[in-house]
Amino acid sequence: MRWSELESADCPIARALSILGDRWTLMILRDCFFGVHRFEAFQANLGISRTILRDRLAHLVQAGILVQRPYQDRPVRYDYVLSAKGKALNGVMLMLGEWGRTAVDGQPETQIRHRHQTCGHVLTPYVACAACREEVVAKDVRAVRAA
Amino acid sequence: MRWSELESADCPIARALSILGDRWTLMILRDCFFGVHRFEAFQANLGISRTILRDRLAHLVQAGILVQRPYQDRPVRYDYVLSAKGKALNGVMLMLGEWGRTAVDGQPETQIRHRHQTCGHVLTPYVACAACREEVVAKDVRAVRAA
DNA sequence: ATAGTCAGTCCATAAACTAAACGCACTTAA
DNA sequence: TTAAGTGCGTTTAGTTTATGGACTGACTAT
Repeated sequence: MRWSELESADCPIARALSILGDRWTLMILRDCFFGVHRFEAFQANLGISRTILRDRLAHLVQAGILVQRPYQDRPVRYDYVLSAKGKALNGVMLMLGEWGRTAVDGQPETQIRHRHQTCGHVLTPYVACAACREEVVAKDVRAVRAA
Repeated sequence: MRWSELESADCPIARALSILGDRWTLMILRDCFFGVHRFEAFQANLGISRTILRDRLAHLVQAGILVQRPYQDRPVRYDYVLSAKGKALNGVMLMLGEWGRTAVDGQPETQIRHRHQTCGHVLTPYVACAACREEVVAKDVRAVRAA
């Protein structure tokens, strides 16, 4: 199957992955959430090849996840910032980080975490249901076709 | 930079992506959450090449995310089921699906969603803070190094 | 015997990725 | 007025990874 065929799938996970599901895109977006905006900074941070970086940034701009913003004239230079659609990935990032922190071995002492500004605590994120506000665990959900 | 160097990063998102961050791994895991367990079923469902499927399944087993379970003798055949570490990805999957549903264009009518069994509603998942139980939005979190 | 099932391998081709050098439009320091 | 520096790319050539289809091997059902 061609990867590009996924974008028209009726599964929202498949459609999300048709944009995000390659080796570097989510790493680039992670950097965006950490405040990295410029081409050289992405390249130095990630060690990604410049060709691929160009390609991935272009895709993210085209998908409306990043927006190019001029930050100087003479010569005009653009950096890349998260759009609303990009910021909506915050929950995915938090849960991905939480899984990496708790499920993947590493050096726990040196790990990066988040602080929840509104309550002051180090953040331990979980997924909740908008209807009942309870935590959602795997065994309590069943796939259905939306009406 | 080689992709494999990421697994030792001090960022939990990077470590998570060193396992999950390629074109097919998360699609395979999505199928596992939907109850697909067998080699032929993954292959037929995803249209992935058999070589890659073998490789990805072996990686997921080695990472402790999937477990091989014999389901028949003569000849012995194994299928692949989520371990606790695999089930812990539920939150990532839900948020990925929610983003795909709301942010990526598609045919909304035919989309797959989830029902939250404990309250009976169609699930709209969000990320909450374990300390204050409030919804977590991008502007309220700051990265810190864990003590 | 013949066909079918299922997990997995083999192989040739095609696509994706990498690293390092180069281009271009400017700015700043000598 | 050269000379070096900055920043976002492009080009090129070589390596790595993915693909699709045929094939194997152990069995079962007819």
